[in-house]
Amino acid sequence: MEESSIYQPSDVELEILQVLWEHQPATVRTVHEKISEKREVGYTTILTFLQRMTKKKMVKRTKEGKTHFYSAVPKETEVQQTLFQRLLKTAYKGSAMKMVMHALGQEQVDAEELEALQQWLEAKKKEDDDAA
Amino acid sequence: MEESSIYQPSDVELEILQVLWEHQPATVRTVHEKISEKREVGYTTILTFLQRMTKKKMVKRTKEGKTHFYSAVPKETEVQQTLFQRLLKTAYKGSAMKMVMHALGQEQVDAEELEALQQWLEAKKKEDDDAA
DNA sequence: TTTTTTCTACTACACTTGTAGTATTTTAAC
DNA sequence: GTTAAAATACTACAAGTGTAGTAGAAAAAA
Repeated sequence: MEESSIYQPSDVELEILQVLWEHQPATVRTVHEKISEKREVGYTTILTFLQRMTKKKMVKRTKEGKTHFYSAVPKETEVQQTLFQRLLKTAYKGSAMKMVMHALGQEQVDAEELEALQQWLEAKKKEDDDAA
Repeated sequence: MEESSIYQPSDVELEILQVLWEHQPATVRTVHEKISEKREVGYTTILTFLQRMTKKKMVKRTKEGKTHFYSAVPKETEVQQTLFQRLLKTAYKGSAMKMVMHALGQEQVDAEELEALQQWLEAKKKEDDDAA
């Protein structure tokens, strides 16, 4: 809204970006195939999206010889950041901790991961202390 | 999509729900005033949304005497859960830890909060151990 | 080089979102 | 009770999203 390059991909757009991030320059076909593994969708649907996204400068198209290749313009972390911030601000009124608690409350987080997190926290604490 | 009551409010819808969660049964006027504190928006815009949301069963309308009151149908945690899951799945490919790391990487998280989190983790670990 | 297959471009369309005006209907003020 | 103010219903509309068909261009197969 305010600045210039803030990427707020929609669901399908994100799906596509995800494929691109993993298979950097990809053809429509590749993207379509990848997405088809998860759900049914028409080839032209993906094509249309890639075209729209190109217009929006969300992906870049390059013609290597005969074939057209597409690649994501924003980096994955960039988009994560944007979407994350958005959720944080809207659903958790800006409290990262609330969100963390929520995340840790998930079933999927196992002991090992918790352990890793503790380690990480220790490290961060030291780091912060040193910086201060 | 699949089941029935899965609330995926849009931006403005969420804005409205947020107000409702804080001022349970509220009139259009109240909601409008609250939102107007943050940004400019027409009264009828809010009215329209509340009407649409009523149709979608996202809010419930009750006529108390002369005035119409609206209240949120889903609970705040429910919606947070939905949106959280969504982001988790799409942007972080399901890894809650990745997301936590991201959250903790934010500037807004201060030492005190980190401390609290460590405490919380300790507690959770014990709790999990006992359960096992 | 025809024919067949594959791509790309163009077009379409219904639904949602965000915004709000206008016309009524209610309610409150005189 | 008539008038002014407020609330609600109804209508509109542009932009964005998700989906895809079709026609025409390009490349591969025969």
